[in-house]
Parts: sequence; structure tokens; C-alpha cells
Amino acid sequence: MSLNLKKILQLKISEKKIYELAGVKFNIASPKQVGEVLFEKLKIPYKWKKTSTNQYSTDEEKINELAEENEVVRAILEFRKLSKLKSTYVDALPNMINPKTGRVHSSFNQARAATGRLSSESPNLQNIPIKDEEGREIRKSFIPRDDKHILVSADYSQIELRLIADISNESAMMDAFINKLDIHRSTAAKIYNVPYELVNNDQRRNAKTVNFSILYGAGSTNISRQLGISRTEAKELIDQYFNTYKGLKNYMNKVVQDAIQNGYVTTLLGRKRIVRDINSKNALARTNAERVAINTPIQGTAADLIKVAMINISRRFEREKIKSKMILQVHDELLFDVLKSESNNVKEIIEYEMKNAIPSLKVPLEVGIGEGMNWLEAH
DNA sequence: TCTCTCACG
DNA sequence: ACGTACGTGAGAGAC
Repeated sequence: MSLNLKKILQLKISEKKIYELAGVKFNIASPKQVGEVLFEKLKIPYKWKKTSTNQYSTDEEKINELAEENEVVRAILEFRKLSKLKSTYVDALPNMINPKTGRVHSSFNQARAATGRLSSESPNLQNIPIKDEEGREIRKSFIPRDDKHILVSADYSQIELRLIADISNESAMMDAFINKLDIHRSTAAKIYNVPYELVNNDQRRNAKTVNFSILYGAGSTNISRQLGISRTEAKELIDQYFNTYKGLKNYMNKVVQDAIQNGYVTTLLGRKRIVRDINSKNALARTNAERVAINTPIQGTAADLIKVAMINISRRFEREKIKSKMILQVHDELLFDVLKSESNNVKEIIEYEMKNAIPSLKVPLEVGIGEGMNWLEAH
């Protein structure tokens, strides 16, 4: 991790400005104090539910809309973003470098996530920043072992949508994947009833949100909130969606029925997750369980798939005396430290084994492969 | 030790 | 009338 990055972050974190704007010195890292400053001292109207401990909620999603009009809020959110990067990554990761190997060695939990995913801890290398510009700098710090090596990243494209299409036998969605269409554009064309080529950015973005919402089993309330439209409009959109993808509606009904009947749901490869509250009289607990029943076979099958791919890649590497190493898994991505002379061969092996981990799939899988001198470049 | 917030897929 | 997105781990503050 470059010392540079640390200094740059330090400089950008400006507490003084916040104190001036707020007219008071306080601990910006304390959500309690932030709430009191914003909603009591500065008397910004508070219109949300308080937290379980009766405090003002100040998370980004809530106060983002206040940021437009309030410079203090903007500055606090900026402070939060930068101090998160500093404390969790820039300050912490260098301390976790093993003195013998000069590398960070994460631990992967194989039996912790309820869906069958791996999880990573000490440090967690599955949540290294990538979305924001400042965060991407951190990803650049992950580099190959030496100049004879490169990093190769291989990630599944739209894996969960492909799997829900396959598992639910949703032919319209499968056709879109078979024809290599942009799935969100294709979805937008269908739910807004416009030609594929004429889908506009808003329509595509909305369709994307709905596609992801479906994977989580979300209802109209949440979709309306996500899209910033009324619940009635959201309901119409969802009706259009399920009219387009009838197989998905059937799947969701069926999997919830399965859970009610058996008390558990399963992935395509037979992993089982018990769904406790599926018959609960408490509506909140029950609808939570329904979303779990809908999402688990999808997220879990994706987890099974990449695990099979990892095993097969490992076997091929052994059998073919490959010196390159698989070094990280991030749910739909595998990262490799690749000997340059092996690069072409290794990339072929990775792509083949990832695409063919479950030969019985009806939907084609796509794998994007990139290489570079750091993790950001490889992605 | 719990809560809140936020980083990722 | 009301209300929730699925799965994780970590740092800092509060208690």
C-alpha cells in the first residue's frame, strides 16, 4: 500500500470545514452526535423512523437527499466515505502483511454463509473497494508477485439472472441470453413495450433495478422506493415484468410452496437451507422467510457453480503442472497470479472450466477475462 | 458486546 | 395502515 495514498486521504479528510459549517466541534465518527447536530442543533426536519435504540438514523441512504441543500451533510458524507477507506483499508491492510511471505493471507470460511457462499475474513478481501474513484486506488495496490507474473481476473457475467432463468425455465429470459442480448435492455424493451434499439437510459436503469429486485424477492414498496416512483406505478411495472417473464412468477410461487411443504429449499446441486419462519404467524418474519426461499436457490446455485469451477481449475493446474496460482474468490470472480509464459493456456483453462462447471445448464454462461499489473487493471 | 454505518457481490 | 430489499465482515462509538 503506497504511503502516498495514505497522505492523500489524510489531506482530503477535512474536519475543520464540518466544525465551521456546523458551528460546533463534535465527533463526526459518532452517528449519535451527527444526529444531534443535524436534527437538534441545526434543526433540519427529521422525517424517518428512529433506530432501535431511539437514535436519529444518519446513514447515507437517508441523509443523501438532505445533501443537495446542506453543505454540512455533504461534508459529513464525504468525511464518512474517506475515513471508511482510511480505517478499513489504507491503515489496516499493511498491518496484515505476513512478514515471512510479504503478502496478506485471508481466511475463507466454507461453512458460514447460509446460502453456501464463501466468506473472507482477517482481512476480508471480498469487499475491497471498486465503485468510487478514491476506492479504486486501493484496488490498484493489489499486484502480482513479481514482474514475471500478471494478475488475471475472470468473472461470470449476470450469473444470478442466468441461473434464475435456467432454474425457472423462463424461456423469454433464456432466449435473451442465448441471443447474447443486453439483459437489462432486453427486459426494458419488453416491460415498456418499445423496440430493443430504442430503449432509453432511464428505461434500462429501471429494468435493471427490477431484475435485481426480483432476485431478492422484493415487492412493490421497495421497488417504488428504489426507483423513486409511486407504489401504483411500481405495481404496474411488476405486472408487466411478470407478464413478460411468466416462468419467474411460477418459480417464485413454487419455491415458496416447497419451503412451506418441506421446511427447506435447495440449490440446483442439492445444497439445503432450512427456512424457519416460512409458516410464521408474524407477517414480517414470514415475508422475510419468503424472500430467503426465493433468493437462496439462486445465490446458492451460483456459489455451488463457482466452487465446482474452482475444484476443476485446481485439478487441471495440478495435472498440467501449471505454476500459476488461484489466489482469490469474490463470489462471481476468480483472481489468479499468472506466470506470463503460461498466460494464454491458463486463461483458456479458466474460461472453459468456469463455463462448463455444470454441464446440464440450458442457459449459456459468459465469462469475462482481463489481465493487468494490478487488480483494478485486470478487472 | 451491541449498534450503526458502509465496503463488496 | 404499515412496512422489507439477498448474502457477508470490519471499524468506531456507546454502554
